[in-house]
Amino acid sequence: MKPRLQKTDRLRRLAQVIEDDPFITDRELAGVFGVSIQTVRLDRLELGIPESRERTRRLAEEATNQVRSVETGEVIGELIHVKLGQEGISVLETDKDMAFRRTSIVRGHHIFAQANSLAVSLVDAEVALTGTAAVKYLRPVKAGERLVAKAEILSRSGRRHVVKVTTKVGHEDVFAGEFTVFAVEEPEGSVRTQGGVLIEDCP
Amino acid sequence: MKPRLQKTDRLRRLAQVIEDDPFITDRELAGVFGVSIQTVRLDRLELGIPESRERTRRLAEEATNQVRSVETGEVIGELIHVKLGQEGISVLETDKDMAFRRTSIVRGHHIFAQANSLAVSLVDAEVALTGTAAVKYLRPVKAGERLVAKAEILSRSGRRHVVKVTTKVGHEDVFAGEFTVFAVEEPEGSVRTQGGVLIEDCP
DNA sequence: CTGCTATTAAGACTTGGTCATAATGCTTGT
DNA sequence: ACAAGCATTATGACCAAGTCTTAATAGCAG
Repeated sequence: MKPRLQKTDRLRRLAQVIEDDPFITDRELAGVFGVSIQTVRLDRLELGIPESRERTRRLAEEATNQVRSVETGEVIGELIHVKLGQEGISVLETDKDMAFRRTSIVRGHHIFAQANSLAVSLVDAEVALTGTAAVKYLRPVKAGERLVAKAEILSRSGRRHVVKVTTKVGHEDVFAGEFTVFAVEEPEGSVRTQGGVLIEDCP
Repeated sequence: MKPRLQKTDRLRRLAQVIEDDPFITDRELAGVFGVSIQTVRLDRLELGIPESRERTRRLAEEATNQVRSVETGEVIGELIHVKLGQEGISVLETDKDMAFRRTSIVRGHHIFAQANSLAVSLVDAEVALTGTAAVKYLRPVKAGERLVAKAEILSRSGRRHVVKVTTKVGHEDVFAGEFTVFAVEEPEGSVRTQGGVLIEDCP
């Protein structure tokens, strides 16, 4: 039963080698293991590993589906008008890196991010954190469209601010949301991760 | 000199189409522009655009170079388990680029983005879009904490999926949200941006 | 009419495979 | 010893999506 041992071992390592270098061809693999191309193909078949072009294609697909995070800057979009504690407007130019490749429809979290960061920046406090959010996506946004978000503070009780944000493309509403944002004072260096920031929401 | 105009125009658009969908083959391109495959090849030659397999390979190459950036969090979480149409888990390592500098508290939209993109990826459809979201931030997340988001599809009626997502750091819940996500089929080439995607939410 | 460009076509070759059908071994149970 | 089995290799036909080369055709401009 020596060949059998050799085989299972080879299968294991084959999978590993392919994982390490998904671009490798059967011909190269045959060289690596000192077996024929056909053997490599049978092995792949057994392991359910697709051909190299297919592997490559999948990698590429993943790549283009990879979701780029929102900007890491302080604010998403450009604040073009802010009345602290009252209202504000921000503008975000969308591009296709923010969108699904297939459809060019901008991913929801970018729109959320703009609205959220606008809401937060309206609150007049050292630090403000989002407590809850209830949002609606009213119409898909295509890459390239210019998002104009307007926010106003609807009410305030203590630290709790209710902020309404509506986002438009031209004259059309594309997004609306209500955020509760909490002002937080920092007790200088201490951390208070716990308990400070949570509240009810709609059911 | 009419044909020349037609040609330069085609070249321009060809480059665009390929950029939009790098996976497209010459045969398909020939169909798109109503010319022969050979013409498409000559055009590519003229534009210095490589064949589709090469384009795919390059994308994949980039992807594998960006594996590092997955670790540095340029991506909204890593899908570590997905049962399409049922449930899924994603992990996001937070870092200080995602946080307010003053407090090291991760900005809400990053947490939202992870949850949102997980919810969307669960839906078994060509394209899925978020319709509404109602979310709670239960506890601030500090930069460096590892966010584990679990999602499950609670219900489905037609295209409408209700997805519940809860995100934890260790054993602690830090975020919870309910998303309604809409599956969208594409009617082959047409775009239907309008109207397809909007609904009620909680008050 | 001749020459130019754009386009299409045709043929041979390449890569990296699939799929089906053998032909060899080598070992192992009876 | 011998048939049965598995692993391996070989062979040939086929495919997709290209390459590169060499025409042939169409339409127009000087």
